[in-house]
Amino acid sequence: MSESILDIYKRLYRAYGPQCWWPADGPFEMMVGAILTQNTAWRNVEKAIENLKVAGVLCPEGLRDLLEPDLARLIYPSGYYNVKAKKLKAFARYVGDTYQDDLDVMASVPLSVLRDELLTVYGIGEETADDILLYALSKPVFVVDAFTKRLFYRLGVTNKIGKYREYQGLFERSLSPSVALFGEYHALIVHHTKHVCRKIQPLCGSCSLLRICPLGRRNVMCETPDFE
DNA sequence: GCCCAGGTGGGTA
DNA sequence: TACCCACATGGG
Repeated sequence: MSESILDIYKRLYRAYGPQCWWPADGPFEMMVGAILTQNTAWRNVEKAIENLKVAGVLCPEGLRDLLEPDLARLIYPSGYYNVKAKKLKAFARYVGDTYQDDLDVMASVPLSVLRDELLTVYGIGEETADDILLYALSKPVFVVDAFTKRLFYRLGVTNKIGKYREYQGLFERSLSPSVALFGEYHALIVHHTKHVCRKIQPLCGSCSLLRICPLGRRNVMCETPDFE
């Protein structure tokens, strides 16, 4: 019998404390950050966001008015700058066409409608859509990333690496729908993988107490916190 | 020099 | 549906 989803949350929270995500000045900056951080270290995203701020274009209209090559130059430090420039332009166009840049109106749309809508925008996949829904628009959706899948597989909560929606359903069935809880949980998982999964350990099959999660594509093993 | 980071879209079988 | 691959900088 594996630990419950809620128990694991409590353990992570006890170990690391509140994460208070998402780090951004306002919902639109948060949305931009969600696109820029795709498969990218956050420190690189921060540089790109700072460039956008200094250039005064960190708003839907600003992004729409920029030429794509100029936008690509500004977000250069975040990597994948050509595709991400396309993605940001597409997203800014969507916000303008659909909501006239009014994010309060956007936030008033029902969750499932908004999610489907976001998924039609170029560059917005399931995780980015859910990041935006949860952290910018305060919708109670659970954000799943590659680490979440691997961590909970390794913890024995799931018996195989499943699909995004399977994990999301698992978390959303196991927890009460709370924006604060979902936001903290995802942030704690990311924090754990960033700050603790650095301790590379060989997998010890004989130690039943070793709680493990793989890090990255090479399936490196490490311990999860045990701060009881 | 190698590996990885708060993914997504497009192509192929 | 399930894989593969391209996309790219910057830090450990």
